[in-house]
Amino acid sequence: MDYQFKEIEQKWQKHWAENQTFKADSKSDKPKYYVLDMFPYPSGAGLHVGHPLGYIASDVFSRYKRLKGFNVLHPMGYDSFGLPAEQYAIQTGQHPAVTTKANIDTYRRQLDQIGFSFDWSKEVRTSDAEYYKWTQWIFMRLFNSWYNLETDKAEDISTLIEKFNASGSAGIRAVCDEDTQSFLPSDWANFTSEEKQAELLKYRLTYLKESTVNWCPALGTVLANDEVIGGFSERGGYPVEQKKMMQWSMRITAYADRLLRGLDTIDWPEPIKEMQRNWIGKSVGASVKFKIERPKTEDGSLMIENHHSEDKTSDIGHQALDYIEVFTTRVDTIFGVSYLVLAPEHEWVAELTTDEQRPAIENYIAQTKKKSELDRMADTKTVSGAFTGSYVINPANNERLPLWIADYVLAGYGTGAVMGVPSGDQRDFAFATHFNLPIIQVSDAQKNLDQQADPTKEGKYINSGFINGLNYKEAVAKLNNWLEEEGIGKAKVNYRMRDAIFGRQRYWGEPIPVYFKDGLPYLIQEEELPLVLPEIDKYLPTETGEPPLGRAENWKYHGKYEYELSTMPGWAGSSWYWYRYMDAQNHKEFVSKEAVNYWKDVDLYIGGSEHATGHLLYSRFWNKFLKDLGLVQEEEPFKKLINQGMIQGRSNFVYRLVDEEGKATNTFVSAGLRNEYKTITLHVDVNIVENDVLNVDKFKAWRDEYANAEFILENGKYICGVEVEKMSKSKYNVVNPDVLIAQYGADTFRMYEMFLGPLEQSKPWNTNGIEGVFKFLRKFWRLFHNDAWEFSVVDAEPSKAELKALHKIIKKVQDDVERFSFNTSVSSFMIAVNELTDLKCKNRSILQDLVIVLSPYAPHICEELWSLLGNAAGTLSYAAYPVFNAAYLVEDEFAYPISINGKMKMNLNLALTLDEQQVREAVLSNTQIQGYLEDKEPKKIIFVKGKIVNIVV
RNA sequence: GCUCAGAUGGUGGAACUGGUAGACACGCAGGACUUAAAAUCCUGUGCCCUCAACAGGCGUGCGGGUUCGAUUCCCGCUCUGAGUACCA
Repeated sequence: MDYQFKEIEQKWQKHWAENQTFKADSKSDKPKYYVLDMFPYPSGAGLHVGHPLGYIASDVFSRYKRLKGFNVLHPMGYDSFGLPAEQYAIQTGQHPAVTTKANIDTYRRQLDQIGFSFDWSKEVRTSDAEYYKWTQWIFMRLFNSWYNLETDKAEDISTLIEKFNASGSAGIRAVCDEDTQSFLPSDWANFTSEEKQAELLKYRLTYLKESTVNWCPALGTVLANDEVIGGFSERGGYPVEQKKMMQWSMRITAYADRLLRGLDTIDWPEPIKEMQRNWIGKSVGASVKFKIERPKTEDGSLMIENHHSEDKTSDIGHQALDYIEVFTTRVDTIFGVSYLVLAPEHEWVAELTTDEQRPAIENYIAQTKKKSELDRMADTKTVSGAFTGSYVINPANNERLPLWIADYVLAGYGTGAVMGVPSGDQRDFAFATHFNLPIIQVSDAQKNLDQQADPTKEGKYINSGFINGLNYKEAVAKLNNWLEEEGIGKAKVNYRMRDAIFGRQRYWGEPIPVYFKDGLPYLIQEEELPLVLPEIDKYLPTETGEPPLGRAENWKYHGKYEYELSTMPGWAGSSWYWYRYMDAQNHKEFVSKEAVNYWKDVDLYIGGSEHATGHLLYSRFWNKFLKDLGLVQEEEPFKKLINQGMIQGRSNFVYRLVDEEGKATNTFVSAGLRNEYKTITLHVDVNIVENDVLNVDKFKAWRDEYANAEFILENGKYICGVEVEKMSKSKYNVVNPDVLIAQYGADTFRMYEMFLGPLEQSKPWNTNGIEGVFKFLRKFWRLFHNDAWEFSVVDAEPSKAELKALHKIIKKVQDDVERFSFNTSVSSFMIAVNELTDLKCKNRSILQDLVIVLSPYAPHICEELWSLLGNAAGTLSYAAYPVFNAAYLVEDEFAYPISINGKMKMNLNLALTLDEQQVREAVLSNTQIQGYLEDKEPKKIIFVKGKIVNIVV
C-alpha cells in the first residue's frame, strides 16, 4: 500500500490515547527527565503554525529521551485565566468559563492531531477550582511568611512573633516596609490585636499597601511593571497612568539578590539572563544624607517650622525636612558635588520651595506633567530643571549646595534625589553646563573636563578633603566607614526591581482568599479553600467603581465580612504549575513529597522569550519561596531553557489596476509587471497562494467582488508580492496547522516545522518546502515496500555500506538532538534514506533501527512500520535507541583535497594509514600535481591526517 | 544611546574544534513516462568568461589583520532584528 498518512495517524493516535502510552509514573528505576512547554493561553483563534514549533521540538526531545531509557514527564495544560476571555464576556455576556472551555476543546483537538506524546492524565487548567485552590493556598503561605535576612530565607510569621515577644523589634533584620515601628517586648504585649496585625502586615511576603500603581483606565485594572511597555498596556496598547491605590503586593524584592545569583547556576540563553539582570538592576553604592538649610523669611525666622505636626506621616515628614537622602554609586566623588536634584514629583518639593522661586518651580512641574511618559523617556537630550531656592549642606566639606528639581531624576528609583557631580557624570555635566553650576575635578586622572564628564575610577583624588591622594578602592572604604560613624549614611545596595503588584480589578482570575475585619485583611481558613469565584450578572465594575466581584450577591465571609474584591494577576497560576503536573490529581496537597522528590525540577523548558521578565522571574521567585518553606527541593525550577524563535507571517499581495481617474478596476497585475501600471496593493489570503503563485480560480471565489476579476499574467502565472509581517488575521497571512495536516499529515508537518531552520531563530512561515518533506516520508515508506507497494523486507547480513549509512544517522541524530539542532537531523534523514534507496536496502535489521531513530520526528509512520516489522503494536516509544558503533564508519581511504597556497586544486585518493612522509612522496610524484607546481619548489607541505594537504610554494 | 543576536546562491538553510563553502530541500531549466496534464523518475543548477569541454577568474554584508589555510579568530565599519531606555 502506498503511504496512507491519514489512516496511519488516526490509528496510532487512538492507540496511544487508549493505552495511555505516555503516562509517566512517579516511581521508576529509570532516571527521570522532565520536559516542559510553556502552557498556552487558549485564545479563541485556535492554534496557528507558530504555536506548535516549540511543542514539536520538546516532543521530539521527549520521545528521544524515552528511547534513551529515561522516565520522561512531558505534560500539557492551559493557562486559562486571563483578560481576553473577560473582554469577550463583557462584549457578549457569555461566561468566560464557557468560552474558555470551548477554546480549550479546540486547542486539544488541534494538539491531538499533531501526535504529541503528552501525558494528558496530568493536564492542568489554572481556572479550575481544583487547581486554583492550591494557588490560593500558596498565597496563604506567602501571607503567613516573612523574610529573615539573618537566615536569608522566608520563615513562618510565627518565628517573627516569637522574636517580638522575646525582644521586640530590636535586632530584627527583615525585608519589610519602611514605616515599621520600633518597640519593646512589653509594647508588643500591650498592642491590641489590630495593632499587631497592622504591624505584621508590614513584614508579610504578600501585603496590602497604598502604593503608586500602573492604572489602565481602558482595561479598568492595575498592571504590573512587566505588563506595561513604554507607557502603554502590553495587551491592547491602552495608555497607562500612575495612580495611588491600596494594593496587594508580593515582596519579590526580598529575593532580588538570590534571583540575581541564581542566574549563574542555570543553563539559559544569555539574552534572557541579561534581561533579568537588568530588570533586577542591582547597584552597589551608598546612601548619604544632605542636611537641609531651611529657607528663611525676611525677618530671619524659619519659614518652615515643625510642619505637619498633626499629619499622619509626621515621622517621615520630620526626618525629611532635616535631610535629603540620596543614593549614589559614586560616593568617592562626593567632594565634586555642586548641587542636589529632586524628582519633580518628589513629595517635599512644595515645602522646600521658597516664595520667590515658587512660580518657576510650579511652572516647571506643570510643564513636566504635560509631557507624556513617552516623551520624557524619548527626549533625553534637552536639559531642563528649576531651582527651588533652598540649599543643602554637603556633609563631606560643609559646602552650601543649591537644591534643584529636574525631570532627569526619577521619583521611582532610589530616593528620588540625586547628588550632582558634573565632573563625573555626563548628565550632571550637561545640567551644570546648562545652568552654569560649578564643575569640580575630583581625580587627577580626569581629562577634558571642559568638554565632557570623565567617570574614570583611575588616579588619585584631588580637591577631596580627607580622601585626597587615595585611590578608588581606599576612598570608597574610607567614606563608607565615615558615613556610618557620623550617622549620615551607609554603604547600600539598591535594586531597580520593585515589589510586584498582585491584585487585578478583574473578574476572570483567582479570588484572593482574604476577608476584611475592621479594615484589616485576614486569611480565610485553609479548610475553606478553594474560595470559588462567585457568579455575577455582568462582567463590569460596580457603579461605585469597585471591581466586578463587588457585584456578587451575598458574597461575604461567614455571611458578614467583606471579601477582597480584586483577583490575582495572570502570572499567579503559572508561577508554580510545573509542580502540579507532577501530581495533578492530588486532593490533599499541591504536590506530594514523593512526586517532588522524584521529579525535582524541570530539566528542559521550551518557550518564548517574551516571558523573560514576567513569568520566568515570578516562577523563580515562588520556587525559591517554596524551597525556603521546605515544600520543594531545588533552588531553581528550570535547569535548561530554550527559546524557540517566533514564526512570522509571510503576507502575499495582489496588485489591482487603477484607471485614469484613480478608480480601482477589476484587473490585477502580476508582481513582476506592476511597475508598468498604476496599481494599488492589497493583501491576499495566503491560503489561496502556492509558492507565490496565485490560484486565480480560488481568488475569484474568495470574494464576490473578485468573481469577474481579470489578470495580467507573466509566463502564464499570476505572481504575488511578498512581505514578512506579524501573523495576524487582518493581514490574511495566518496559516492554520489543520489545513496542512489534512493535506500532508502530522508527520510531514512535524518534520517540516523542524526542517525550517534553527529552533531559536525567528523566521517567516513559508510552506514552499513542505512537498520535499512529504516526498521524503514517502521515499522512506517505499524502502519497506516493493514496486507493487507490498511490505517487503529481507533477513540477511547487512552490507558494510548499509551499516555505514545507518550508523552515520544514529550518531548524527544523537548529536543533533542533544544540542537541539533539529533542522540538521531532518536533512540527515533525507541523506540516509537517499543512500539506502540507492543501495536498494531491504534489510530488516537496518530498517528497523532506522525506524527507531526517525520515530521522535515522525512517530506515526514509524509506529506503523514498527508493527509491520513484526513488533508488538505501540511499543516503539519505549524501544532502545540503537547503539552507535564507530567501527562502521572507519574508512581506509580518503580523497585528500590537495591545495596549493591554500587554493583547492584537486582530490587525491590516499590510504589513511599513510604517514606524513608517505603522503608527501605520493603527492609530489603525482603528475597532475607536478603540472600545477610548474617546477616550482615546494617550500613547505602542510599535512593534516584525514583532512587536507596544502603545498606552499 | 546602551546590550544582545544576526548578515552564506533565486529561496529556507548546511559546513559542530581554523582544513574541499553552498550538504539537504524548495524553485527553476531540460529530459523520460503520458494522446495530454498531474503525479512520478532522471539530469543540470553560486556568479563571470567560454558555442561547449578543459582550464581560469570571482565569491560567505564591507574594509583591514593574524595564518600554510578564515564563513569560522582579531580590529574597524555598514545594515537588519530583538531587548532596554535619563537607574544616579
